[in-house]
Amino acid sequence: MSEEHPTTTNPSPPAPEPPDLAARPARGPRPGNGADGGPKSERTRQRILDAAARTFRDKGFAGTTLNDIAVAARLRAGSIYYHFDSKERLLEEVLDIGIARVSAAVRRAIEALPPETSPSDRIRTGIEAHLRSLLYHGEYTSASFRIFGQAPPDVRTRMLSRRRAYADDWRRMLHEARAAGELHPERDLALARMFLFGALNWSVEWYDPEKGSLDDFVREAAETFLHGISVSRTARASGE
Amino acid sequence: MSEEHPTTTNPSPPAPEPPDLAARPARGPRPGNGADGGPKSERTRQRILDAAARTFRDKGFAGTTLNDIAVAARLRAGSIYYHFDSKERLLEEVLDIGIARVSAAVRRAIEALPPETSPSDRIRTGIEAHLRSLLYHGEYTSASFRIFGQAPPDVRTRMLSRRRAYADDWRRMLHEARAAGELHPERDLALARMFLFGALNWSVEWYDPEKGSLDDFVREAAETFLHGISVSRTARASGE
DNA sequence: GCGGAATTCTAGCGGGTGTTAGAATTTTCG
DNA sequence: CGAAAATTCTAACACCCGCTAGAATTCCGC
Repeated sequence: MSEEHPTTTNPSPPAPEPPDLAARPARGPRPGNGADGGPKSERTRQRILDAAARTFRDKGFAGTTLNDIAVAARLRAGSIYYHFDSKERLLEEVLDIGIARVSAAVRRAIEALPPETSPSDRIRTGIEAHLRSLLYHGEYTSASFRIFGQAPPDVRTRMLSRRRAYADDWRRMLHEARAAGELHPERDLALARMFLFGALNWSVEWYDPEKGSLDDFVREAAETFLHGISVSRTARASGE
Repeated sequence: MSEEHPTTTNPSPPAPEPPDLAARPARGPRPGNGADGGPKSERTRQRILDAAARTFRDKGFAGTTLNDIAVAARLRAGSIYYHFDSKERLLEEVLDIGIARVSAAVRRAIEALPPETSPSDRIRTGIEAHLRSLLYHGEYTSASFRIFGQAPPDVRTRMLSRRRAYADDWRRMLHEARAAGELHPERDLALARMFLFGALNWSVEWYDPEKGSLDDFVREAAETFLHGISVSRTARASGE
């Protein structure tokens, strides 16, 4: 079903490496402008990307029309192809930017902490940074997590390495916290990490900024994940 | 965009009440068969529903073609319309069945507990039942949670009452546990409930039944939600 | 096995899709 | 200014979508 799409007129595309987000479209030669890339067209490209992120987030990938994006970006559908090779590529770049932003936000927040910060306080900070970048002006970030599951298989696999890198950051943080004796030794950290991602990313579907401050919200999220909802730890062996 | 769909040939359809899942298609008169509904055609209807649930789950609503469903159900796309009024209605019924099954599974599991069971053990059981119905043969249940966000607005609003009813079950359980003094008094239970749903439902995207037993998995999920990952509760006022 | 109802299929309509070629326009800069 | 390059638009192509009418077929009680 997907193999009958005629491959676009690409003369030599057998490069299996990830485009790495720095690859420009480079459809035609650059302007005489000495620096790197035409600054005039770059803004249109950004407008298209912004429109795509919002529309993808709101209507899903298959549910979004190139015309939807074009209207939101104030041009015609055909013009998009001057800046992007295909709808899939557009999606890919939106997803890529989203993950990169969350990842960078979390990393930056943690590196800004004083070196003596405890591992579990690092986790707390990471949770808060992740949520903030998701919920505050997070058109790319929320799109990235909301529609990742709808992406075509090849896009998804190409995106996997980036996601894995971000997951690794969290894996590391959790294991350091356990090594410091701050986490319960019986908890499965791989599972806990997935639960955490699910809980946090799902918030883009229901969080309402008008119903309480974002600060309280992110703090509460971190607290709930670290300590749970129970008042004590006595009821451990309830199973049998 | 949605108001230009010509209403199907329904003689008297101005009934705004929810179809309630018991409403049969009743396109033509029933067979002479005395009982309720032709048992022969009912199986085809089921095949279509099963195929729709799987396909919707895998490819999303907009990404699913009626032909995709028809192929999976071993008939032609046009024949679907003998059993269902539209693609939207098909989606609606899949979503409906999914929520109903999870809801019923959780309720059944909790009612099977001995009456003296503590509120937090009820929560534990609820979490485990929710996860089981999601992950074990959960074509409808997982579809229901995965594609709810992609449903057309009118379908989504019509579905909201059912979801609210299920959420109420959880709200009740959590508040009873707090009233019994088993939950930390400072936790925001509304937020906690949303975190819980996010964490649990996200598992359909990554859970791999070959990497450990389902029993261990659901137990670990409940434990993590109730007690968190931290080893102690000392670092409470870390914020300021 | 006949006859009528129940079910499925065929064929197509009207419209919208992603995508492209080439003309028209705007920008850039000597 | 004027020419060349960069950008956008127009118009269309080929295809697939959800959906429907009516013919063809299957089912089932008599």
